[in-house]
Amino acid sequence: MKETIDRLRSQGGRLTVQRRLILDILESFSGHPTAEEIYAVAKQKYPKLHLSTVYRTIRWLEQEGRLSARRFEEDNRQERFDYTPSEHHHFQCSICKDVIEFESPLMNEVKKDFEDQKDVLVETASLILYGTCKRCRQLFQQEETPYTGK
Amino acid sequence: MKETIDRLRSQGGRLTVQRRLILDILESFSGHPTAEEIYAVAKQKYPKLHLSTVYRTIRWLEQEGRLSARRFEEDNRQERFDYTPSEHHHFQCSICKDVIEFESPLMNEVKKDFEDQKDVLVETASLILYGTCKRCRQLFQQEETPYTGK
DNA sequence: ATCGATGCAAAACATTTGCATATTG
DNA sequence: CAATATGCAAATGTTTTGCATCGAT
Repeated sequence: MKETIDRLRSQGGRLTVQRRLILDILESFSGHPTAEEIYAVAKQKYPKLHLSTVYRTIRWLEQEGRLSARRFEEDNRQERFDYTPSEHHHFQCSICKDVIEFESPLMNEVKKDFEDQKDVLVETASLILYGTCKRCRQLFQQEETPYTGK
Repeated sequence: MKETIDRLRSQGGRLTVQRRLILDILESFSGHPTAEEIYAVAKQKYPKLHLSTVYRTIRWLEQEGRLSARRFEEDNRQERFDYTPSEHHHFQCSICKDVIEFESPLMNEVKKDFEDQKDVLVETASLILYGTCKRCRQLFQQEETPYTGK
């Protein structure tokens, strides 16, 4: 956090109350909030905050490489923001819409494989797996076997 | 194509002039057009076509599983549509924005790996690699070595 | 004091929807 | 003929922008 602030400041950015607040929220938020979600939380602590400031802060962080935008299947109208620094991937359950983050060493093989095949340079990878999570699968199986009372 | 039409028709859909035209365009389009791009081409052959019809046709095909929507880094405001039937992945060059489609048997390993690890069921995977394509890398390297005249 | 950031309102943009009319099967 | 798709216009929802003012360095 301190590190992020220092780095951003050295880039010429100014550390306003609003930005500090939004950074705090991103830091503590588990999952991938939308701009509106960040705004809703931030507004409680700083009521005169405007949604456009949230967007501007997000775009600033994005440019600095501190955050990335994603769209999941669900409600793909709104962007969701991912503040996690290291490369990772996502799984989204098509039923409950929950997202699981994961790392995959195998993905490096996939990248290398493609690089060799097409003579390109791969810098980043964005992978989203879709399927059914453990809980939803179990619930679904129960429904599939209707209760007969016998 | 015929197959697609038959299947769509058996699902209760009606084969209008507009739909046939849009299907034709999707069939012949290389790459991943936006709704506006499809509309622009289609309108030439059928001037009274409306953009909303393009969207409705797209959503219909999407529901029938004949097409899927994607967003690439570049201009992620607009959806792009992918009419290719089999599962495949994408690479986008961050410089020229060109997209290469590819298949990767290794991705099955990635999926299986994750399934076992988290006890979930993976149905589909959406992978986009970002990097620099061969041509752009070569152009870039030339610029990096400035011409001195000596 | 200067330059960048904010709040506000309005614009921009992609996509969707209600409804009367036209077309398909 | 009945049901479904279309064109049009208007609405929706998200993100961006211009501008006057404010605040950080």
